[in-house]
Amino acid sequence: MTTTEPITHHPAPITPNLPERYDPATIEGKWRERWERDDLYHVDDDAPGEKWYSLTMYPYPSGVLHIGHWFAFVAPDIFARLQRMRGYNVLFPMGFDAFGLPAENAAIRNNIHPAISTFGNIEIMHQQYRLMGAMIDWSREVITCTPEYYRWNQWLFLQMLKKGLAYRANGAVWWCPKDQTVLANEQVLEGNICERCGTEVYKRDLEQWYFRITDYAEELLHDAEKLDWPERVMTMQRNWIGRSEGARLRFTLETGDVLEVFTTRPDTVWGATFMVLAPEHPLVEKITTDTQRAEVAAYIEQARKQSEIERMSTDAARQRTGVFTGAYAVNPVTDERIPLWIADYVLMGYGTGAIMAVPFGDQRDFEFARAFDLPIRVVVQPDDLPNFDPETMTEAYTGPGRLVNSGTMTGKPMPEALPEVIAWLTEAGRGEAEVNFRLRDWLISRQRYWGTPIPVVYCPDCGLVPVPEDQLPVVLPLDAEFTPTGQSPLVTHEAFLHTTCPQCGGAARRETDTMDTFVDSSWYWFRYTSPHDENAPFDAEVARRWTPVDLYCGGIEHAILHLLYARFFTKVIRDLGLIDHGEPFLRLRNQGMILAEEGTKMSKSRGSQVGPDELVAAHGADALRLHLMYLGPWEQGGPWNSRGITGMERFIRRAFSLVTETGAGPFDQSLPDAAVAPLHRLRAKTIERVTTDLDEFQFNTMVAALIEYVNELMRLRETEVIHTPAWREAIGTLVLLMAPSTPYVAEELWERLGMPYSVHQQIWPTYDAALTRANEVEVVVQINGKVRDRLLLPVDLPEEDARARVLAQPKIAEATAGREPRKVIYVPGRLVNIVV
RNA sequence: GCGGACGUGGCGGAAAGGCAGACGCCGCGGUCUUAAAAACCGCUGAUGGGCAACCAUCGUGCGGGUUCGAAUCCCGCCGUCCGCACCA
Repeated sequence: MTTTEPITHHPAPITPNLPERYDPATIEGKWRERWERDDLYHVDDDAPGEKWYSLTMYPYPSGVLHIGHWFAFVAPDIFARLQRMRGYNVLFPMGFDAFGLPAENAAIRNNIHPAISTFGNIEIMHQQYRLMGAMIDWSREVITCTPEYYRWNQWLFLQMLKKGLAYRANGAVWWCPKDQTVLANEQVLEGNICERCGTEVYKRDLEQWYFRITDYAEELLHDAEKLDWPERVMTMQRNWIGRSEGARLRFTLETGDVLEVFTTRPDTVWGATFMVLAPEHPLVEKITTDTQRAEVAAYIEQARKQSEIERMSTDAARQRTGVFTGAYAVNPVTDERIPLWIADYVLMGYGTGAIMAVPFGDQRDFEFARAFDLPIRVVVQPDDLPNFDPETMTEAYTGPGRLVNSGTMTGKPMPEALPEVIAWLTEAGRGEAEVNFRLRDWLISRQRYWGTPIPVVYCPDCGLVPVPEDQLPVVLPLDAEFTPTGQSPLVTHEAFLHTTCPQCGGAARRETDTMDTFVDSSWYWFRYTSPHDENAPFDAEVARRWTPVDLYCGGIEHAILHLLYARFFTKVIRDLGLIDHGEPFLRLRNQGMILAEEGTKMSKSRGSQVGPDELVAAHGADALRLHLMYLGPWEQGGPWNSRGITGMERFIRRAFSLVTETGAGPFDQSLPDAAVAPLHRLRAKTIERVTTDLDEFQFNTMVAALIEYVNELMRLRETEVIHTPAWREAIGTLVLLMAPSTPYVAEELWERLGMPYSVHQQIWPTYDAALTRANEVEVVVQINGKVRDRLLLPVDLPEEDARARVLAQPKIAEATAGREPRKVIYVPGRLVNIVV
């Protein structure tokens, strides 16, 4: 059990004649209280300074914060504090993603109503964020399971319904038998596994609500290029959207039906010797001949089961299976009669669910043709290769070459002449150019309780009727039976279910499905800008000032789902006229994952989860913040280790005694410039290092720079510079540089220096760039690339002089042994390399 | 199978063509103490040599290359992790 009590502060024991010891519990308790009393982190829309919107992915309130939450949050907190000290008006809000399966499943497990457990968890998590010293303005908190928030989910849904962006459709959808609900494509993991509970899911035919995200496919793909996002996230989004250029071609069947296919290689249509339909294709039933019917039915049955049994291995997938339907189509360019097969390697969910099979140019079609002895026709021949022979080919050819056996197009070079071929096919009425996407529309209905009710009503007379906007919110009743049964729990809540039709006033039924939780998180950052607005999801004028988000931090696990949906919503909200931009997050940074000490994933069940509260009690929040940042590169993550934290405690103690023991002065000594120059230079270089490291999100080296600064100051402490004004400046700088990372002790030290409250409202230190360059520098002398000597040389010494100085060194003279250097390489301020 | 990232002391890591191992942890030695803790100081990649300050050689997964000079760039392997995986 973790403690959630605020750390109480005892008066520090005063030991006479001994320097005062650093006592985190006292310091942190004192300042936490003071900051809250003063509302130090209150964000004012109209405060001076350029705006900076730093957003961190809000957590699920399904438990308490573990060390991973701290790791994820401390870095953006440090950065937000830096931006504030740089003079930006910084918005750094926090809230809770409170609807959805994690909270609901936990509630069912513990037999507590999700509303109770959710708000209970939120209360605990509030205390934990306070402990961390996070720079959060809690007056802007957003909790998505409150009617004040989700009524705007409903409002946005109604706007999308009006624009045709929300629609109901029947189709094969993923069903999770454990969670008893449908899932979006994005929530189904490899091996047909439910993203939430790990159960194997399968397809069911159901009528569901969708958002037409595919309308924005092209824009989602292209706008991404302007963003400062990690390359791998961009790649994942690009792959998920899956844009392919090609053509839609029409084949006429002997039954008279027209079968459309999508292909990226319309130039190979002369080589289409058969066609394949997905087993679920709606035409299969109609075209299958009586003699083939039994065999086709058996295959479809087997294919349907396949998603329920263990996923096929790669090898097994290569075993091409399929069945002839008995039907034939006509190849539109050769007029040949070609057979129609069904096979599971053709997916209903991509393209048209049917393909023209060109065994010459597609490896899967090739394997299928070999397996079932179907004809292969050569249609491309490169000039510099021997002629292909269908009898002896071992794999499909996908490279460049000239079209052969291709009617009037024979001789055209590929892929250069592809547009010409498509133009010719279009002219001939065989099809037209098409861009196809892998992206499917977003299925948003869920047959679960803990979510936003979908605001529509079904009237026996008027049909589907949207709930009028002035009747929002449609409130989720708290007294419903929420254990999953496979139909939406709200069906059993009579008072909710039965209503009157907003149009005719007659008896009607409410929609009982709720919305996917990802709807909540698709626009929540807008709500932070005016969280209490009662007339709109957000005040458009205020939102225009704060958004888009300048920096978004969170886990890589949201690379597709949340980030794609959020981008889609932003474009929809733009098209509703509320904002002007179409991309929500200009800069994205992903933290790595903190693993358990053994290097495995932290898990509650194995007890390898590390709780931050005990660590704070033992070492202080400042030390824990530093330690997390010092573990390694933030964007990489790594195993937790509990030992290193003592090093951070030592560092803070050293800084503490350095400041308290030398910060009071007197600073009346004036020394020659040369005596204080090293101190000035040290200060300037440290500011430079800390600032650039923070800008590059290299928190581990930023901490190292702070430690080195203190180590150097400890050395200089023994010299007379400690009584110069420069020392006072250097000590003040130390406290300012520590402020973002160790907010508590920095505030304490700032006060002890007699400086005005608060250190967090000070200006980030600047430095004279000229000072970061020394006049004299130790230059390495190499002979044939090996270091043999080093000597102090002026930074800008001309090559001739450097060469003379170096060659005059006794060690070098000895090493070259009188041999005349063949070549001398001189890098001013760095090294001299003598090649003999 | 395809694509990407990574591989450095006992450990976490630093070094983005120029002194490999910054900084921290661990460990060892010392100061202070009756003692311990804390604190402070010093040492701490390997091998060999020297009483010693030090010197030499090797060393960034393996093999090659480019360069005066490579952890860093290029090519080929090996390994780890991640993403995608019948996308027509």
